[in-house]
Amino acid sequence: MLTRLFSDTSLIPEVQKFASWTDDCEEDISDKDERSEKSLQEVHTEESLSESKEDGDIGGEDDEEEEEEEGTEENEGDRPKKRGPKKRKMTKARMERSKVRRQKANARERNRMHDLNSALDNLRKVVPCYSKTQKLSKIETLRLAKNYIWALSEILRSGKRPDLVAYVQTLCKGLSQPTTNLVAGCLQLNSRNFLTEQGQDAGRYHGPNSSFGMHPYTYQCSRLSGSQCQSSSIASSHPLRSHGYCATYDSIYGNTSPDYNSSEYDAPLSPPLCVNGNFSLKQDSSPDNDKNYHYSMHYSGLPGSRPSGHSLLFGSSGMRSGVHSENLLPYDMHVHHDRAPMYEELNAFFHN
DNA sequence: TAGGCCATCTGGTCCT
DNA sequence: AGGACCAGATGGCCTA
Repeated sequence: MLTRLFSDTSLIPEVQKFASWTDDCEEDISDKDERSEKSLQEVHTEESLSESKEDGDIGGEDDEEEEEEEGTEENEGDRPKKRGPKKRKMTKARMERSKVRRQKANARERNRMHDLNSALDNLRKVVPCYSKTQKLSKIETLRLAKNYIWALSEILRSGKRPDLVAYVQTLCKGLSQPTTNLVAGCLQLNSRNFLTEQGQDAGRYHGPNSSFGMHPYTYQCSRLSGSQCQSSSIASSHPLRSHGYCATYDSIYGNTSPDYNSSEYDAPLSPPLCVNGNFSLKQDSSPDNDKNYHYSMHYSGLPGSRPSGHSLLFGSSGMRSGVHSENLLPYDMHVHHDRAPMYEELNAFFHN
């Protein structure tokens, strides 16, 4: 449904991705219904067996007891009648039946919670910070999702790119400190930098097209490997590096990785963001790998141009040169030659 | 060990 | 009556 809503909006691929995810979820839920029904059927068959057994053996006994109850009531005719439903004796059979009902209800409740959890898992995959190995908590997932929707709405509304710092700040509103660090880390932003930048506006470029204060960013993005993103830059000193988090920002401006839909990527529904996979420990950091696996995003209106003044190396090259990540913004100047046409299109859009 | 998070059970309420 | 939904209780697991 949302896909249709955004279909004519050539605005932001990520928004469309998000919309299509919600559609996927609708399908997912109907799939789940079938599965839940199946698992419930197992309970049902067990229960119907026990119930039919009960009806056959104990049921008769139960009827007898009901008659017995009525009989006793007739005998107490002169006593004032109690209002409300008659309290029936808890016979063995009734206890059994109530136990079965309870088991059924428990099974339903379990299924319901499982559905809820898998919906949350799906949500985790599309918010800007996803890891199979260390999941965001439920509450943090919901908060982040809310912020994410808000941020996307803002982008849609303004039709312009936000400043990365503002974007991360929006995403992290109301999140716990660990999650904030996580998201910032995912976005390759040093959390301390972005938190202390509040109000300082450090390192921003307020260009004529700027809605939040634009920065002629160039963004380095490494290829995702398995469930983890590739190691580089800030990640080397980031405590979250080992958790395999991947994150999102530049997907708003284009898919920087060719493998988002491949089975290698463990979050196929994730927004096509690879703000650089920081956290892989597997990746061989040979120069060849650098060459092959670095995908970068050019955020400047001038493709290939180097941002003046505050261009900062924040890729593996920065790492090699031993620059401490805390003093850097996570942007690099690499532009993958294959991607250049796409960047031009995107830049054209954002500078219309 | 305390605190956070989670799964599960349970009883209550509302709706069909 | 039965199912969906909800919230409280409880116990397990993990981490700082």
